[in-house]
Amino acid sequence: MVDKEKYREKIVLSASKIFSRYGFKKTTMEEIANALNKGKSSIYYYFKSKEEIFEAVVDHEAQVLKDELSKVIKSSDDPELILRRYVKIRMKLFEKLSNYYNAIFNRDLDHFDFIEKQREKYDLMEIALIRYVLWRGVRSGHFNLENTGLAALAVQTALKGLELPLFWEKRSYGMDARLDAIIDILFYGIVRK
Amino acid sequence: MVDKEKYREKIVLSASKIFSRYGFKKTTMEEIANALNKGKSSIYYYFKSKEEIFEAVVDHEAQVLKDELSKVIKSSDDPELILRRYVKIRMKLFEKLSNYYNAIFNRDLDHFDFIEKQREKYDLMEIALIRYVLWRGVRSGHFNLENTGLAALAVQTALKGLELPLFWEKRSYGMDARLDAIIDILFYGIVRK
DNA sequence: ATTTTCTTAGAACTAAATGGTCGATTGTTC
DNA sequence: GAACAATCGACCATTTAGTTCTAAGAAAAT
Repeated sequence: MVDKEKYREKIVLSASKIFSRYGFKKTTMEEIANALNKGKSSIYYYFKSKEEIFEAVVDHEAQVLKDELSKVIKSSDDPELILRRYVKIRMKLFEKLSNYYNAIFNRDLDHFDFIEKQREKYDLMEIALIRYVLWRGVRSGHFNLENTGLAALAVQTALKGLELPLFWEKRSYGMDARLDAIIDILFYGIVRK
Repeated sequence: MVDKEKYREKIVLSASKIFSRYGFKKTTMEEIANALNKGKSSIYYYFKSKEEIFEAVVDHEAQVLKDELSKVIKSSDDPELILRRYVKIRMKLFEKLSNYYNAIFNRDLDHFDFIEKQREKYDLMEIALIRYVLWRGVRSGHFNLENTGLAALAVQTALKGLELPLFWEKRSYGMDARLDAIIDILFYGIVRK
């Protein structure tokens, strides 16, 4: 082909679908290869291992999320609304990602520290983003916070706590409404007046 | 427990969810057992093999479908409307079942003639049902058919032809509308006047 | 035309996973 | 305490799946 990097992207895009459907463990190299009409061993010309593909997929997903979030941040001037939209999008992503993680949390996190590293990277980005949203809220007088850095950390921690219900119960149907309720409770003390 | 048969049902219900999510091949006995907080070998006290569980699951699913279809048949007096609803429900089910079959059609139908047997049983029931719907349509003057048995066979064959698109393209979003269009074309010659 | 580099895939290897068996164990009923 | 119901851990045989290796077909360069 013209470009090796281009084909790597093609693999990532294709593998992403399979991973998100079946999770890391249940997805086989053969399936990834077949989806591209390639031989199983051919994939190794582009990626060193299954884990490397997975890593690239997660990276890609994080990028997509980042783009979506950027859009949300620019979508309004009301920080509370932004925060709500932010949480919704975040939860939507984690619903999608729940497969990835399900397959891994499923015990044997043995040598899966590479996931942790990935996670840390993502956490840092997220905290920065939340902090920015909070900071804008403070600046415009909507929020009432001393230390946005610490507050961002707190909010992010709380959001992480919300992930588990999403993982274990699949698609509870009142989820959207319930999410709103939780956000209400969670940020009650933040909104001025 | 009180009843062995009761527990078999419990297993079927639980396994059904896993099978429908991951398909036959990707579902492991250990997962089925874990979902019930049981040891893997305990399951073999109730079922002889993985295939036997799967068979029971499919049987159960067929029963659910049958019930739903019965409800549809009683839901209206307009046979054309009934037929439309029938097709919709049928497609909904097959979307759900596509995992089951995907995992099996995926080559090696080797000694999976037991699926074929299952399929035949289901086909017969379906043909009978369709025939009944057609017969009611004829009786009320909505349909114009010489031989409802043959017509039912034809309709069922056509419906089977519609399954494949559902298997290979996941959730095409225009599906509902497209389905309507197909039904229109398919039954055009049936409706009187 | 020939050499070299890029790309692919079948075969082979290896470690892990998985369906299934069996005997032991625990609990319950008579 | 014998007989039966239910569960489970250890174990086995086979298959699967990730990875490596090598040869070979295309394509590009010389």
